[in-house]
Amino acid sequence: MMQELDPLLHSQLRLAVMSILLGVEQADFVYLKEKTESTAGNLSVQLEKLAAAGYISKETDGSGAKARTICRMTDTGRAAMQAYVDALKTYFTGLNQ
Amino acid sequence: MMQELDPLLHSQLRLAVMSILLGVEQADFVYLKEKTESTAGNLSVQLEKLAAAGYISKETDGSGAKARTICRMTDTGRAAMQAYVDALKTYFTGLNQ
DNA sequence: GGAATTTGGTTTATAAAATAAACTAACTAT
DNA sequence: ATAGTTAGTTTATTTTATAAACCAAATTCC
Repeated sequence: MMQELDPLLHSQLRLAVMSILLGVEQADFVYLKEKTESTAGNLSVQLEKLAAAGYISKETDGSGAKARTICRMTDTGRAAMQAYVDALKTYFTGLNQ
Repeated sequence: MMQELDPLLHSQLRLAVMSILLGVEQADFVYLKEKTESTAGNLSVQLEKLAAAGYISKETDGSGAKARTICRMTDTGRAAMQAYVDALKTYFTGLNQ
């Protein structure tokens, strides 16, 4: 049977965020926004979903123009990414991988 | 920069259909429906999108209860899948692949 | 032979997701 | 003090996915 692909990760923007957080210790909102070329609104919503699922942690210091939101991948998130990759691989047998 | 993931392929059901068609010469509607555990309505819509993009060919013989819709992957579709995999891989550096 | 069922779909309506637009709160320079 | 900028959030709109309803032809069962 076809393997289920974690719907939380199977989204262009959320996957991009998770991908970035795989490679760095932490990343702030502005950095993620630039790297993913997303709008602030969309990013805000998707980060909140990832945080709600426990895939990332998200801490905000300050408010207004001084606000800084810092995101980190959690162990849960890393495991979910690994599971997602493993599931994906089953979709591409017979293709150059 | 993050690579764009072909939105037509970045859908659970359409990707599953394409994945199945990678492995077989052809597949009919009922087979795809069973393998993907999708509803007929959803499958009908998504097959139409893949066909409209030229990623699969879709030919229907007969009508009513005797209708048989047969799908095949096109060269365009295969190339799109390859590009999709290549783009995806860039998302997972630092993970067991 | 003619209702009731089944089969293989398509169309239309609804729910969920992504995106954009509008807004808030605080700072900065004029 | 007011105009503009920055870092976000909230709300509204658009797009996408899914489910429900439907249709046409074949089949089953009296």
